[in-house]
Amino acid sequence: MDDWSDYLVCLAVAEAGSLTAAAQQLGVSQPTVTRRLQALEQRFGEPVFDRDQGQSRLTTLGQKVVAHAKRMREEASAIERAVIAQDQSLSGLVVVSASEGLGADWLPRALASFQRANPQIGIEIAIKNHSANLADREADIALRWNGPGTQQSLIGRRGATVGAGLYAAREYLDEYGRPENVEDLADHACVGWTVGDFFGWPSTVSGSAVVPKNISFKANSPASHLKGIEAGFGVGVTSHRLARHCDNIERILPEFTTSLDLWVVAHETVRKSGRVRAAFDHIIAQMQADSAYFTRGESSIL
Amino acid sequence: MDDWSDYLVCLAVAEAGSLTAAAQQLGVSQPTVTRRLQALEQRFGEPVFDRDQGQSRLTTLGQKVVAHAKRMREEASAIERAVIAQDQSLSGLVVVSASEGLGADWLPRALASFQRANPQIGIEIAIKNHSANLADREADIALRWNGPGTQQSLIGRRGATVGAGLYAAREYLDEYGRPENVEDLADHACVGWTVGDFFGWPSTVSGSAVVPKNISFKANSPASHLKGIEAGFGVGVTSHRLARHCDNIERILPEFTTSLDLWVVAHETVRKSGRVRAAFDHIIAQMQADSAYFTRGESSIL
DNA sequence: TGCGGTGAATACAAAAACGTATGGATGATT
DNA sequence: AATCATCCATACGTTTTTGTATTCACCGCA
Repeated sequence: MDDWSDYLVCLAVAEAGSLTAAAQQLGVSQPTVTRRLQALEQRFGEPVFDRDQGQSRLTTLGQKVVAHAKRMREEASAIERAVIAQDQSLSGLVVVSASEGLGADWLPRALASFQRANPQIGIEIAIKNHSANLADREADIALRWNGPGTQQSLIGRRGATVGAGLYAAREYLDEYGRPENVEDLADHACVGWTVGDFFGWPSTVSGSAVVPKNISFKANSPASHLKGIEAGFGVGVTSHRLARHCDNIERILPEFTTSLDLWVVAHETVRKSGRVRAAFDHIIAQMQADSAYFTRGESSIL
Repeated sequence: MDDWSDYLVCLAVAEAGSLTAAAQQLGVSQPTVTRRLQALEQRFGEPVFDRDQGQSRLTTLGQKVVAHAKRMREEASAIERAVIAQDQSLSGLVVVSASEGLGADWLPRALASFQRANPQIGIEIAIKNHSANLADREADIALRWNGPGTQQSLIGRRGATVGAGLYAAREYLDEYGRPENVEDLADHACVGWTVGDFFGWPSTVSGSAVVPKNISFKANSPASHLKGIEAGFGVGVTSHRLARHCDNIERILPEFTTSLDLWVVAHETVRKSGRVRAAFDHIIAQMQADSAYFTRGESSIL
């Protein structure tokens, strides 16, 4: 009768990449995963994983199993969400997902006051580089740089507008000169992104086209991107709130400003829950209260 | 880690109507079902079933759980089908679903020869009054009075055309007279159907409208419908193959004939399996070989 | 009102599953 | 080339889960 659970094990192994990793992800021991998989393969009479060479790769059959198991998990998560929505009490756990920067910086402080006001509600901050999958209940609430988007049954509210500008390290500017106007930018090295749609290098500033000479450094996270600017790789676009913490970088061409909207997103069913709704509303309120921090990087509130 | 299995238990209880019935349907003991449900409700912190009055009714939350669990089962069934499709060996079990009449009469004989030719393949005949849900793998192959229909991913072939005509009990005809022509039919009592779209009372015969005086008897299955005709309730439309077995009924107005197509349906994935495909093809072939039996009721082959 | 039947919860023994510890095999690293 | 690390399979003692048997509660029926 543990058929369905075996599918869950199978899915975990496929996603974790190894039986050992899947075991600790599931909260069971590695031999248990081994046995459950053996049971599954014995029931099927067909192997699900090829473990010829140490590493486990899915067989053709295994791929189908995993595909269906993923949908099973979505339904299972929907059940959990329904249970949470049912729960109107202001107690329990709320999982908030955010990217590195916000998760480590603003979010803990913002939620601390919430936790003091609602001691019965536990807070868990899940740092995810990718967007947390709210459908699979990786989190109850997610902070995102875009709205609910195409995904159905998600609700989102724009919480803050994060302002950004052009920055460069002081040493870099001392060596290569401070751009006086927009045209000068074309001669400078650019610090860019490998992935994601964070603050981008401006294509035009005040109507003039900007073509950076070269991209000297690329990062895949706001933190390392900022480190690249600090290290003097060149000029980059970063938020005022991050730049504020760096003493050795300097804003240039202050007439250039850009911004990105910060969204708070949750599943519509989960938001029916008393505690999730309370946390959601608190985050929104806190963001609005800290709007000066987000838009201009003013750290008076810290 | 048995979370998913608990949902299966919950679904079984909802569908079976009682913990005891669910237990034997799942192949476990009744206390196990009790405990699994308790575990589920403890995990939720909310009741799933109201068991105030002996009978178990779903709570609002329980209804949601069951709805999602049903979709989980569809995915789980899809996994099982994928495994069966993978299995190209001519051994294992094939479940064939049919309505009462065919399931008890023609089908066993038709599959007997198949079983002799393929001793490694076990045959199970599932008599279902409703159309077996092939998506949930209630059966591998189903005999139906209509094609695959709207359901996606089902494949069907028309196997036989079942002929039918107007019949009535000899005693009834002796008492109320044998209709000589179509117009006489309007004065006779009619044996009809409560549900389903089996052979219907003709609206027109040879161009003349037929309005039966009254419907004296309604049945919800071919067998009881025939019993109604045999009992002398009036004139009814039944298949020649069923009428052939009744000595005390008599065909009237032989110029009226109608027919219904008998389909053999299977899931496209399941049909990839060697044994299911073999059984499928055998049933089609046997139907075609027995076409005289289906269309005119000739029992030479019995 | 008493009685029989059905369905759900408890008690204890048996069985199954699990975890810790260990061994063997493969690939990476020094 | 040797060592180390990682990962999977096996062995054994323990925990957990399950099944059998029983009891309890409830509804229908006489």
